[in-house]
Amino acid sequence: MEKQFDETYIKKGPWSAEEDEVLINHVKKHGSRDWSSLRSNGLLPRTGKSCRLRWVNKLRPNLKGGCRFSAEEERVVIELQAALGNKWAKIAKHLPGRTDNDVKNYWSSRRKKLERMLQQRSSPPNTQKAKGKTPVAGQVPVEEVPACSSNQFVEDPSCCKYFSYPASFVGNTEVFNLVNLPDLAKPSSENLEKDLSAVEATPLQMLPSFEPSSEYTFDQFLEPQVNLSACRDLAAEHFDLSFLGLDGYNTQSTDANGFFENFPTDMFDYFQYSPRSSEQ
DNA sequence: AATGAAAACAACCGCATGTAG
DNA sequence: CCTACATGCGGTTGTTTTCAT
Repeated sequence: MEKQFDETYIKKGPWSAEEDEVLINHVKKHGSRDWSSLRSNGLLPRTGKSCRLRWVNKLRPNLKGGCRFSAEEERVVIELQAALGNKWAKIAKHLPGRTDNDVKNYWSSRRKKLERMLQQRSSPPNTQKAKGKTPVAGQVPVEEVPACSSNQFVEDPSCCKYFSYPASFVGNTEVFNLVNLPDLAKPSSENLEKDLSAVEATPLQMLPSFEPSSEYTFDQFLEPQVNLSACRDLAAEHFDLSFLGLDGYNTQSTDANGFFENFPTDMFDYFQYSPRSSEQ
């Protein structure tokens, strides 16, 4: 067989239609294996890895190319990621027509979106709107954070009414926001927008006792000042979380990302920035 | 219509694992 | 067993497309 290219040459970058055709023909003849022979036989100037990737991600039959993840697919990814972690290949096996790369890309986009939303919520509105000045995770200047009240958080027995989330995973900002659950109590479909627009997010400094780490539990975030199950029960009592599409929120041990990523992306669509009291 | 930001997509790299010789 | 090679996986980066202003 005559070589069609310099055997030291390795082509990278986008695949041409001709290359795809050669690859498809190879699979028809030999099956989806022996990827390296495409190069050693002089058929393609690509590495075996590159050939395999092209076949698996783009050329093999029954792929759902070019269509967005359905709500059901998103649900499956979210659930399986929570259960399995970043095992994209295993997750993809439960999604016909999707590849591990598809799942990985979807999750990456979702994660970036969440991070950006969190960052925006911990930044004042004028910063958010500054063109060309996208807030960078972990760079919330300390002086922009109003004096807070970690003591109040500790001492106020009503603190268990707060639904909190850690901002630390976007870069140890040492700031996290609290949303007062009673403000969101039982939003009806008619007044949902009105109720949620009244929510005030109060930036607070991290509890002195809190030590950021890659692994912690929601309990650790609140304990020992707050009984988590009481918090959850109270939340359920005052706040209908079903509109978030959740059966409940994860209170189990999780890593910093895992905690947040159990929430659907669109949950933040229901929240909007409210001016801090000092800005009103 | 132009522009910048965000989202989606494609492909590479390094590393781990499996396997044949 | 050891080694070399093939394969598969997950992380990352670069490019293209879509969306919003």
